[in-house]
Amino acid sequence: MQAHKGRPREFDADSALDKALHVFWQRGYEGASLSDLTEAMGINRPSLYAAFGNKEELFRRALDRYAERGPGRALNEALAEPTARDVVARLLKNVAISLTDPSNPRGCLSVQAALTCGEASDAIKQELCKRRAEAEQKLRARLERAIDEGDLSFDADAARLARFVSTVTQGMSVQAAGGASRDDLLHVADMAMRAWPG
Amino acid sequence: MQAHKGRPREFDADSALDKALHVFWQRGYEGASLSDLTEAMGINRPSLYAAFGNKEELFRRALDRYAERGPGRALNEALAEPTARDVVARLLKNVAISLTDPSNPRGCLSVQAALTCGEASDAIKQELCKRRAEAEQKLRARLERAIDEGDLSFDADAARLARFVSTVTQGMSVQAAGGASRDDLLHVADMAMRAWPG
DNA sequence: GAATATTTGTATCGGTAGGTATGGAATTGT
DNA sequence: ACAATTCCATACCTACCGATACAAATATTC
Repeated sequence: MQAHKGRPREFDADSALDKALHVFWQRGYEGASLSDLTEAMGINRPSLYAAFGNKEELFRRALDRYAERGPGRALNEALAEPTARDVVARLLKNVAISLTDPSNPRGCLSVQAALTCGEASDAIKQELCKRRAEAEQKLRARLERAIDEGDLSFDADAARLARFVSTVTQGMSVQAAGGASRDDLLHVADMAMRAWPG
Repeated sequence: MQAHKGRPREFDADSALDKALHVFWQRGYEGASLSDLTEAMGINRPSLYAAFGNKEELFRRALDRYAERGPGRALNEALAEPTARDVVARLLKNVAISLTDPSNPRGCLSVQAALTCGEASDAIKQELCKRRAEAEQKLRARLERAIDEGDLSFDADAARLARFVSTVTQGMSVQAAGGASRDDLLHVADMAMRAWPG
């Protein structure tokens, strides 16, 4: 039985989620009120709760969606590059571009949404923190692999390199939120690459 | 006439402001509620309003105080170094240290307090954005002076260098908020210096 | 001591936050 | 047609937001 029984919902959950993502991206977790969200999603409050649970679950869904698109995807694309240097150069370039995508809010959701917050949202803050750490960890693992493969100098420190690159991308997010242009960020990416070993 | 008439206030405004700064630093502008603030400051609500105007003015006062201490001071100290390279190395090192000062909340107030926010706090967001830009501008001016003095290569781009350094410090703030240690950040600072020209 | 000025604590303001109860509307299976 | 099920819309809930009215308390000035 494919068709659900009962009255079918009149909105598309995925596109509503995209709208919610956009609001969270722009306003942050606490800064996005339910009124902001429902208005942007074109649905009313009970529909939101029926479809997504509550604000926190909605945000987590939006966060998952974010990871598959835009800046989130930038990392996975970059990890596929053949050499460590290419991985990092591609990552920095991708991030610079996606953080300044004119069709999205500036900056990175996982950096902007809840760097600080009220006590009630501490769980979200932790979640974002964890996701940033996971991204860094992925990069680190890739660099360690590069060392094993002889593609990156044997005495390079993968953890420190990953942290440095991660730091630059997070700084770029703050810059983007402050109005830095795409060119500005691409120059930052170039500059960061000059620190690359070898 | 030195002594005021009327009942004297029973708290020290400066130390109350320090407490408020601490709360804003930890929770951000919107995340810090009046209840959080008054409790930490040890005063009640009307006293706060009488002494500081309102939440926004209190925050601006706290921000001014922040600029004179801790991470804010890190920049001014660094600008006094004799060469461009020393300025930047000192800046990055100072920032790494002050962002991980165990007696303060992690990270930089001007980065954390309102990267995103509800519509009502847009003015604060802009203010913080402006202050970050001013800090970068100060560094840029210092680097331009270094070029004039022949201390920095003639074909170096002061604006891009300043933006890069600024980006790294802002990224370090995000890292600090995420729990990075002082050593971690010092290594990031070292790594960033490898991008330095010459 | 009386008048004046200011701070303090309590109690409250209107507004909005996130979250729901309820009842009618729309579709399913029988 | 009818019961069952699900969705939508209005209206509302409690809690808390930033901000104040008010009167008791404490100081100075006359």
